[in-house]
Amino acid sequence: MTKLSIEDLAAELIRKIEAGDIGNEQGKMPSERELLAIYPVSRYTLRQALNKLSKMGWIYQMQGRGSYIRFHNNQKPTIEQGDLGFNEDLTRGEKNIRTVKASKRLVKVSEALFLPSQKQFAKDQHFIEVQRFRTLDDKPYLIERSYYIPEIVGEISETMMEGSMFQALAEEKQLTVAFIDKFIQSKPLSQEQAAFFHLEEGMPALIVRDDSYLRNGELLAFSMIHYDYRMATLYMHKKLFV
Amino acid sequence: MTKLSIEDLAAELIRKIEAGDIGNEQGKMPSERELLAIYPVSRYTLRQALNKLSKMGWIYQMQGRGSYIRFHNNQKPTIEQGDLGFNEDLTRGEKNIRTVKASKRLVKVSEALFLPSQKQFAKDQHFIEVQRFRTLDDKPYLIERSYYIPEIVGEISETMMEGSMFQALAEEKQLTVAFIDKFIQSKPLSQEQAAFFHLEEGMPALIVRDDSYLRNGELLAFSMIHYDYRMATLYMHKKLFV
DNA sequence: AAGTGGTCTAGACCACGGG
DNA sequence: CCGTGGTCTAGACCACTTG
Repeated sequence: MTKLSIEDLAAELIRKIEAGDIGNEQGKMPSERELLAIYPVSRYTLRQALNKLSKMGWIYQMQGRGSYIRFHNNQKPTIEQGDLGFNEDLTRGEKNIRTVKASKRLVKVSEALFLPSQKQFAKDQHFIEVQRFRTLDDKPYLIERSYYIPEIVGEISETMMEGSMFQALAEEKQLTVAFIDKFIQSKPLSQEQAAFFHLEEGMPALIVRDDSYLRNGELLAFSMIHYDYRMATLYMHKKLFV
Repeated sequence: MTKLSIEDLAAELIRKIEAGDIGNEQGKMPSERELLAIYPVSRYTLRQALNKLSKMGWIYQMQGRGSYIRFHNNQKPTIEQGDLGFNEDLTRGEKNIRTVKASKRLVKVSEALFLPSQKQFAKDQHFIEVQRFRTLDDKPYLIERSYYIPEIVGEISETMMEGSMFQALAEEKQLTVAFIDKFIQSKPLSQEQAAFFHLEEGMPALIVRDDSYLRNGELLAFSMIHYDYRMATLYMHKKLFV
């Protein structure tokens, strides 16, 4: 129990909640005063950690009563393979996602099938277009089309295209995504898209459009993912009033 | 400029950003020290307000550089009528949503078409089922099916069913939603649903499933909304690392 | 009245970015 | 090096819930 930061404390509390090592039979957490007697942090640090937990949906806090664990007896929400956590939330567990087909090419602005909602580009701007067909547990799961800004990402190797692009960009090039604008829609599948999912043309797809930005506010990439509607559920916990 | 709270300060800053009354030509906000010289608050209060702005997507902050306004010259994201803000975010403006058809009845657990992801109910539990067909700018927009817990909401009047149910419940019965679990999917429309949208059976719908909870953690209602895929886009700003 | 979480202040030191 | 935002502490008072 040395040198607890907000992150550490939040992780520690989540660990205890998951293990059932904290809270009484009714799911009531120790009070803040009690927690402060356990963990050598200031109330500010504790409350930041608790706030993080409540934003993630692990607990809820009630003025005058205390903090309560959600899902203390019964299980966590039935998050299945294929479900997508939209906050850094209750979604856990490894996903067995693989890339079965990928292509990459340099395109001009005018050749992009869509553009980010904000940025204006010079006419001679180019993008690295990456298209990937990916499976979840060996079943067709998603089709992704992404455009990366070449001046920022540099070269994209074949190995990077196998797994998580953003994880690879973070590890290999210290390019960390700081915030994302997301647009969620549903549209009919084209014939080519439907073929990958073994569906018919015109059947639904769940579509997620992302514009990903670096810490310095620069656009890193923008993408569109079509999910097989039978396999994908986006999950979100929304805390109001904070 | 009297008695500024976090909420007040955040609102004030947003107002100034929208009016273009703050930030230099490059969209750089005054530094925290400078803002503290303007507003009579502690750094904690200021930073909570700034944090709120950055979670909403108004600004981004960069250690060592400063805070920057997004969309300072160009406009805000092209949020159109029908677009749904998923945080309390950049989405603004009035939506002209009307209920064109509504029905209400008391049903048993076994009659519900779906159930919340968590809660177990007694066999004799009843729900108030509300189904509403709603338009946006007089065009078919969504079909909503909600189940309210009668022991909590009491009576639901006809007038409540016209507008926002949660707003009515908050104003008339002091029932305030504190957090929501959301599940987003896409599925083919049934024939009846499709008819309302003037679409064909099997065409896509964007579906939002909500479980709404009160401050005390009690489930207030759960619902499912089918949106006309041509009109609905969910917008979300996601800030990482906080 | 007692105990809970919610808000706010004042101050310190740290980590990062850019001259 | 300086100025920036990021983290953390200690302490005070307020608002709400419950007995």
